[in-house]
Amino acid sequence: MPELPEVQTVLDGFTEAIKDKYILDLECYYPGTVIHDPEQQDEPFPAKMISTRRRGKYMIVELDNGSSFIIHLRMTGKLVFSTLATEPLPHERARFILEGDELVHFIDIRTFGKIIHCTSTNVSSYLPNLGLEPLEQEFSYATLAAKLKSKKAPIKTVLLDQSIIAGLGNIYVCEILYRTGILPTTPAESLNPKSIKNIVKECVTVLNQAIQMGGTSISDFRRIDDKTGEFQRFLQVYQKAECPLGHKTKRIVQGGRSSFYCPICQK
DNA sequence: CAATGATCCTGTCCGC
DNA sequence: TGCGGACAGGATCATT
Repeated sequence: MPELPEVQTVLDGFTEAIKDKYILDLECYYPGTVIHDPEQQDEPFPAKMISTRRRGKYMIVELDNGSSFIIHLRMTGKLVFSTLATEPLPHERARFILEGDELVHFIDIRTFGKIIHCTSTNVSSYLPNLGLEPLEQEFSYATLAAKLKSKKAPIKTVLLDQSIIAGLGNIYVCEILYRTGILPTTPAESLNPKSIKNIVKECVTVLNQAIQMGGTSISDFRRIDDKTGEFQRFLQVYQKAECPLGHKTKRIVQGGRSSFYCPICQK
């Protein structure tokens, strides 16, 4: 499931694929996958990308005609580059058609992913309330502590809340909590300053490492060139029977999602 | 206002 | 062999 490092990996690949090329069309094969802003003009193509950026798990692609794409992969969305296919691929929900018979396919088994095409001035109105960007300057002990203050919910649930920190998902939250030795059930407001500082530090370390590895290929995540990421080799508790020290891990359900942790290493 | 639950989907895996 | 059910899970909306 794509989280911040996977989204960044996909966005880097997508940026490279469309750079300096005309986008000729965006076709949709599944109702609801592509959403058109009512204020968006009817004939936006051809157009070229002038910038791409990421906000949490959202990718934002700005075009030179005043419009933008907002892409969210949700759980099973993928962007796949090709130069050959013409018929829709299995689970292909949309495709970008580029000059020179090049294509970028939006493949999404569970159909939760979205591509919003809107005027660039309307981008922010399509984004939800998103919290701290963990790889930006704003992410620090002070800003995170302020967000955790008076949050009674378990730290696991709070770190998954995109309005607190934008970009973390189940895998990285489990890994960060293991590496900081914090039990996922700990009420967020009860964490001491040292623990919060550790979360900031490990969060940045783990996310940067994962980006460097091209993301985590659990289940079916792939880069745009269909290569796997490699961070799964560095996972310490997520879907593991034992932690690196050989202790048996536990699995509990919090907010409907599995938390993996080590009852000995995490307190 | 916060916390919880249902919902959207389909491929995979497990038990019988 | 095949069927039913649980599970995976990000974000949104409804309910408590």
